[in-house]
Amino acid sequence: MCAMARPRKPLLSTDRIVETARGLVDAEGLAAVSTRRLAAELGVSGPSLYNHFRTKDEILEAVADSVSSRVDLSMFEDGRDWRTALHDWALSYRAALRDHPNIVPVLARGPGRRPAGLRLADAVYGAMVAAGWPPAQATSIGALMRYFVMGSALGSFAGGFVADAGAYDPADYPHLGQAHLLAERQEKIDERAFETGLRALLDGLSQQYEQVGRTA
Amino acid sequence: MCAMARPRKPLLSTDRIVETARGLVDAEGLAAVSTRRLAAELGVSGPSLYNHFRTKDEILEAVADSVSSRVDLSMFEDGRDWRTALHDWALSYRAALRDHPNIVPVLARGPGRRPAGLRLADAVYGAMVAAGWPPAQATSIGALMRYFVMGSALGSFAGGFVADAGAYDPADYPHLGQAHLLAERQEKIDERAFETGLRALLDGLSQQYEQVGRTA
DNA sequence: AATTTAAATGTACGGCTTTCAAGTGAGGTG
DNA sequence: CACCTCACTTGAAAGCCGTACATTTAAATT
Repeated sequence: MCAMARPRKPLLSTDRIVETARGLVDAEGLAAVSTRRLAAELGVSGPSLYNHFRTKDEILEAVADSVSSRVDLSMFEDGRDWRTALHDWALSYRAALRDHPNIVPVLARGPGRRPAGLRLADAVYGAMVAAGWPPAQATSIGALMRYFVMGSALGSFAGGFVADAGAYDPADYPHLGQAHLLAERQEKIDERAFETGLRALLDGLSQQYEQVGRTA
Repeated sequence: MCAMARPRKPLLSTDRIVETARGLVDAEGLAAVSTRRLAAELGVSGPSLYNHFRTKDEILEAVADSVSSRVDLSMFEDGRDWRTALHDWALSYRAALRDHPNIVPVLARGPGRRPAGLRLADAVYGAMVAAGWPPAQATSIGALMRYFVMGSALGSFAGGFVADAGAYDPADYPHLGQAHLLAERQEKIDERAFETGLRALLDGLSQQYEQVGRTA
């Protein structure tokens, strides 16, 4: 008796599930997302989710895509030069991942069939080709930018170190005497490293671009 | 009765566990490593592992560290110039991860307290400082190289695409007409992108190095 | 009105990590 | 030698997990 049946208004919607899942991932990490826990957060019983998604992984993919979709791609539309477009895009890309770092491992599995991820790849590739890069190089640029941004978002470099002085014995690690300070200034250090790397990457690509132009 | 007792020679050792776990991760992926499965592979019963490691995660960390320890660091010892040393190191680093791609997500969580990971960070930082880079820049270089190598190893860029033609509707993704070809030539494409990015990175850093030298 | 479909549920299965007491041999101490 | 204390493995079990399934009821469709 009294088994809850179909309600007058659906309790769940794919959007509500994705939003709640994203909130849970952001607040407590990927590991905290179990179907039962997510369902509880939605005021619903575990298996109910399977009326809207075929598998838990599909939910996480949807969350990942919803993050991808927040990356700004407008800089590729007008005829801005490729270098500044790439720069601005990288900043927007990284910012999106930094806002939701816990979902990055899912994102890192590749664009797959996620529409927003594919739009991303499409936009970059198209813009580089339009700017005069040979197709193969344009592909490489899309890939290597992805490497760099994903790598920078996947795990903090500075945050990987332990905060207490004396954690790193000078006998074992002669140059890590100040490494315990990294953990404190984590964000600043990661951001500076990202900016340094991005600039180096773009400088280097500019050099290659000039060479390509000369031989063509 | 007949409960197996302490054997004449220990059936398990931390080394044997780590080696078997690494084999399992390489052959069947992270998801295939369950305590029971790993124990079975070792000819032993599940909970026995807990006599040698406090948690499953500790086992995976040990596997990750054993991979880190295979990265060549010898190029930082003699006085080779920082650029070629960095280049060779990046290749060795990437090669190590490519040999054991399935453990990369664990590695990517940061050096933490893993000794081999820390030796890595120590060597790069020390070499850059010795080459004349200011300490803050040396830190950035260690971080950004990590971003790039990890990102490139974490998930194939090309492999993220689907192999069948017609998978990407030109109406949705105007520039991905050939994208289904990426999956076939995955390795080549990823390798070329890595090389292009590495060269750009080093070219860009060389430019910055000259500027640092001039102002000093 | 009859039928199909949608949405939520309770139950259950098999797997997971980890804890625990119990059993037994190894190795050191008297 | 007897004795004790560990070291090592074990089976059982607790408490999670993802998900398949049949069931119930309301909405949607015919």
